[in-house]
Amino acid sequence: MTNPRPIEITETLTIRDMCDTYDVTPRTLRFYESKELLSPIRQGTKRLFTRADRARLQLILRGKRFGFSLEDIRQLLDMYDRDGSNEAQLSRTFDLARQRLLQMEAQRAELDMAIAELKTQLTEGEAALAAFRRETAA
Amino acid sequence: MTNPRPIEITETLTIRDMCDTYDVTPRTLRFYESKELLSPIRQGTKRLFTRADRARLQLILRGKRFGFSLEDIRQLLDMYDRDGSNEAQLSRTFDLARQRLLQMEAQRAELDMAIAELKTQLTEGEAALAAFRRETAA
DNA sequence: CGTTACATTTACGTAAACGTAAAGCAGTCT
DNA sequence: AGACTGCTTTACGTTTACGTAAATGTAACG
Repeated sequence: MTNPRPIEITETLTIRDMCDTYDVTPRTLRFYESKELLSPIRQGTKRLFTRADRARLQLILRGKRFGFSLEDIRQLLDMYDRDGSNEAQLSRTFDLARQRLLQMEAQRAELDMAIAELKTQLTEGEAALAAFRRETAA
Repeated sequence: MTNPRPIEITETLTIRDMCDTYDVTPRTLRFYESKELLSPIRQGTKRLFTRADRARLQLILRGKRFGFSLEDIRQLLDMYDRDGSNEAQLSRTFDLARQRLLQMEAQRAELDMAIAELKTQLTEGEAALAAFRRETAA
């Protein structure tokens, strides 16, 4: 019963641990690092992800769910790195979030309309197909 | 009172007419032609869009609203060109449409969750900011 | 004939989010 | 020692749906 990877001793995660934990690929983590969204410790050629990296990754993933671009996310993260508790910064962040919320709601409205239209088309088309079948069946 | 562009005589539309009618750019129409989604008559170097082109473009735009890729749309259009009234083809089309509808509904569910989450974050964050302001104000 | 107004072509650029190939090193198993 | 495994790097490729720039063409107006 050996423990080949003593994760809890180092307090850092390897790239593989990160992938398993957050369900992303190594490629993704390296990509985020290249985009300066993450900055894991480099031990020689390997990466060690700290608690901070994990927090940032969670924010990144959340931002993505909200549809922010990686560039938006990078700017937001940078803002917080420089001045996490500045009221003006916070206000700006909320403005961005509110804008994004409006976009998302607009997108939802469009999607609803498209769904409704597609449903209509389907219903009509299926009725026509059924009629066609009745004609042909005879 | 001259009629500079007797559209109705030719029964075809110029690229500009098409753009105005369907709110697309010339680039888009040429792009669709290059992708074999449209095939306007070529008079020398100019394009003349027939009734059929207009019908196809409407289908293209509708397909796009439904989130079909251009490649999907091209295949659907080709199917109909070859065999527009084949029952099997129609069935397959409806299958695709139903699949797409499921995707769209899933997408809407995700979007709804993201909207809800973002709203929560906003509300919480704004409350925190307000509290911060009350502290600082004193 | 000259200008104006479009039209066309080719070719390169864009954005997002990675994928993939090629090749090298480090540690481990045999 | 040699192989195997897994990690690393760099660099180029992919997809979608066009945008943009530059150079050229052509038709009609006056």
